[in-house]
Amino acid sequence: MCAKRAQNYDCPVRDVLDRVGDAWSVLVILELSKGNARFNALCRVIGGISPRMLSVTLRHLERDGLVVRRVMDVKPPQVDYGLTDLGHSLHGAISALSRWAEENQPSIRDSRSAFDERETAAA
Amino acid sequence: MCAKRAQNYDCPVRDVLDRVGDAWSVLVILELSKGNARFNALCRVIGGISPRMLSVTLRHLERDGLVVRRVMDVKPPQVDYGLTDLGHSLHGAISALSRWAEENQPSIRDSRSAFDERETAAA
DNA sequence: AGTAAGTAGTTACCAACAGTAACCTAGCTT
DNA sequence: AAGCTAGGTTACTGTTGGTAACTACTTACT
Repeated sequence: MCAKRAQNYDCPVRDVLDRVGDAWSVLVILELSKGNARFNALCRVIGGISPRMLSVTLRHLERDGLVVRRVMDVKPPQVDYGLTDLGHSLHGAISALSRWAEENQPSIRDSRSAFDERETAAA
Repeated sequence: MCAKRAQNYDCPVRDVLDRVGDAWSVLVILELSKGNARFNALCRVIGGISPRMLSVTLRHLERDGLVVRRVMDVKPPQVDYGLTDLGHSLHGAISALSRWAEENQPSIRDSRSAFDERETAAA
């Protein structure tokens, strides 16, 4: 989050958008909504995320109270991540948006290619 | 949008999140949902946005078919921006998320300060 | 006539952060 | 003792989000 945004408003929507706007956060939430998982399991199932980004993303989500991190007291210590109630309720809101996205993706795609053609034609 | 995201998936959610995740886009959509407006009017009413950012944001939204740009044929040429039907329907989805944000902001705030205290205590 | 202010942006530039690659400690396995 | 897994951290880089300053044209004021 840039300094400007931080100082400007205490708009609640921004707080949420800062999380939701991050694609990794969304993918992690979607993945965890299916059930708890461990670090490397998430790393494998979410294509293309690096350990660092997963680490950073999880810590953000944990800070916002959307995800809980539980260190299991087993011999090679395992770490289990899961959604909180808040996380689950956000998942509901996200999936509504995600439905909108799926329904309207064709329109957006069409607009984009039409727009890009006009641009390249003009140039 | 980074190269990685672009190449990774054609996930429809990402298309939408790239727009929705941008706070300026959301503010512009919220503003235009109240009615059409012109460039400098938007610039004034949206606190802290620079002409460049407004220009960039509007062009993105136009490209995605969420906003229409109409050049009025009057003496000092004016440009009028407004939401398309698609834009209005996205506004619906956004305001659902925005309601969630408002309802749950206290929880998020609490989590954050609790988390930050734990961190600073640990350090 | 000159100048200030409004129209709708564009250009040049910079700093921050998203992201990658490489490394680390520890325990179990072969 | 080499090599696997676990769960990360550190050091570095490149893109991009963002600001400040400028353009070009009109109208209004004095």
